[in-house]
Amino acid sequence: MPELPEVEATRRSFADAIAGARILSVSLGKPLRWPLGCAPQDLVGRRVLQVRRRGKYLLLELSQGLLLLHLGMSGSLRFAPQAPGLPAAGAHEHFDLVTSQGTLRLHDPRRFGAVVAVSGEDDPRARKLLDGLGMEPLDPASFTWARFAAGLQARRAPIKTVLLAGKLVVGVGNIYASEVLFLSRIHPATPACDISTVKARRLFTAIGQVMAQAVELGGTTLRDFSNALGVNGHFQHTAQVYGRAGQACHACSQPIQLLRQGQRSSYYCPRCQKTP
DNA sequence: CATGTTACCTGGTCGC
DNA sequence: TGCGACCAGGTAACAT
Repeated sequence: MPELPEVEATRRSFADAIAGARILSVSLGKPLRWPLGCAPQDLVGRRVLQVRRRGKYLLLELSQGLLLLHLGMSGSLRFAPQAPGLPAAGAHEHFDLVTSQGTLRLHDPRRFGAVVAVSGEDDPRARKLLDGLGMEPLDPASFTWARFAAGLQARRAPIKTVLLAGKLVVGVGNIYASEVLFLSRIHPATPACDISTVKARRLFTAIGQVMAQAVELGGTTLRDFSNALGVNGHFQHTAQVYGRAGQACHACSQPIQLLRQGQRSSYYCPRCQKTP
């Protein structure tokens, strides 16, 4: 479910409301992808200072240590301001952070998500997850044309794979990868190093613009994504190719093609997106 | 080292 | 209505 825009839309939806809150209790459901790494009671009494994001991870900065939160494939958060606010945890709700300002709850049917408590960003467990992440596409100081162009030059894997890997740029998942490649008119199977300078430049621009626009629209709600306040995203109405196999390209009316790369599907227009 | 494949887990959808 | 096959927004660990 959640690519960078969904994670960022989620962050924005509860960050201010939870800032300064004291942790009153923590409860866990079924195991997530990784163990929390400490006893839930150990978190009680700490304060949530702020909520940041790195790639698809949310970083809850505590008065002591850090909580790393990943939504995996099917995760979503809900923040209920007042005291009772939320009903008892359901079958797919595996983490509750009860604070003096409301409860933050993780809903994640497939449990590919995780909540990990670490001492800080230098903690080995944090470094294992965060080191090696690519540039932040919403941060101009991080996401530069020079670094992007050099990164493409250095890889011969298909551009779709390079984008999904997140080592060059973070946050571009399966939906947005198809979208940005369509906007820059690049075939998803093109080896990254073979992309012309003109198209690479268009891709660089498209990534920045699409990510920013998708955040503004609250992300993409295909099935059940909503932000921490329960509000759905709207980017899906703007999508040009994702999920549109067989339907007419909005630019040239050629049918959109589905391509399998690894176990992931890419959608592209065979006329607009020729190889190099 | 770079790249490709598998595994994790549940639920929805589709064809028979 | 039931059942199996396949698909789904991610990514670490492994194999090549």
